[in-house]
Amino acid sequence: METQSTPPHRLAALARLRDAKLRPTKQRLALAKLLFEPGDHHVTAEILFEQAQAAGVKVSLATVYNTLHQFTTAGLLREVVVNSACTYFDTNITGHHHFFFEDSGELIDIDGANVDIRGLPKAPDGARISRVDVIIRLSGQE
Amino acid sequence: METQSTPPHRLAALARLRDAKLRPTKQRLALAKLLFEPGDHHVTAEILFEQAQAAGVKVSLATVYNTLHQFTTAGLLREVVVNSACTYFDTNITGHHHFFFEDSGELIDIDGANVDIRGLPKAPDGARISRVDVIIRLSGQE
DNA sequence: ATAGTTGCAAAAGTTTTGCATTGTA
DNA sequence: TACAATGCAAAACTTTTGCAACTAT
Repeated sequence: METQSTPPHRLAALARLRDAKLRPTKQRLALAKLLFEPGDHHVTAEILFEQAQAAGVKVSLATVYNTLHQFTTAGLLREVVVNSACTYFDTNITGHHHFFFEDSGELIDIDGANVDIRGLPKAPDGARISRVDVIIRLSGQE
Repeated sequence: METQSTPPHRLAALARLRDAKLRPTKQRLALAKLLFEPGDHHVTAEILFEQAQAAGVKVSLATVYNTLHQFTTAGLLREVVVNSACTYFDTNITGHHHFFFEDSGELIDIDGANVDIRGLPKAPDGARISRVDVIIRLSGQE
C-alpha cells in the first residue's frame, strides 16, 4: 500500500490515475498521456481538446473540462489564474511562479525555490494561506 | 495646463474624468463617484451595477462594463485577476498586492512598498515587465 | 452486474457588440 | 448641430449540468 518514492513527474499516465484513484478510462488515459508525457506545460481546455482531436482521441469538450477539474482536485494539475478570459492548467504542481505574456497568452514557469518574498503581512486572523502566486506580466517587446 | 500635485486619490470625480479626457456624462460621473469617493476598494461589474441601481442611477450593465474598461484604459482603475469566474477592478492604482479569500471572494490590499521579492529571473529577451502581481490565496479558517 | 463515466445538447454565467437613441460640448 | 456615449437586446464565449448510453472492474 506504500507509495514508492518515484517522483510524480515520472509516473506513467496509468500509474498516476491509479494513484489518484481515478478509473483509467480510455478518455482519462488519453488525456493523461497528452498532459503528462510531454513534461511540464500549460493547457487550456480548448487546447487540450484540440490536441486530443489531433491525436484521434474521441472525447467531448465537456469531458475535457470535467477531466481537467478531476485531475486538479486529485492534485495532478494546478489551476493558474492569469486571465479572466480562460483558465489555464499547469502540469507542474511544485511551488513555482509564472511569466505571463499578455500579448500571446503564453505562460512560462519560474522555479519557486529561488524566489524569496519578504515583507508580506501575516495572513488575517483565522485564515490559512493556501498558496502564494507571483505573476510577472510581460507586454510587447518595444 | 499644469496638473497640480494633488494625489489622484483626492481628486473629485469630475476632475478625474477631465484629467483622463473622458467626457463627464451623467453615468460616468455617477460611476466615478461610487468608485472613487469611498476610498480604495474592489468591485466587480455586477457589484457596481447594483450599487448604481441602489443609488438610483439609471445605467445598464453593458455601460458599467464599458465604463470600467474605459477607466482602466485611462489608468483610473486596475484590473485584478484572481478568479476566472469574474473580473475585479481596483480603485487603488499604486503598486500593491492582494490577499484573496477563496471562500468569500473578498480582496484585501497589501501595500507594495514593504514587499521585496528576490530571486526572480530577469524578463525574457525583448519582453518588458508591465506588472508584478502577488496574490496570497487564503482558504477557510479551520 | 453495477457503479462510475462519457457524450451530447442545452443551460448558465460573464462579457462584448451593434445600432438606434440620447445627451454633451 | 455634430459627434460621442448610452441603452438594450442579442450575440459570443467559456464553463457547467442533466441524463441516457456506455464501459471498466
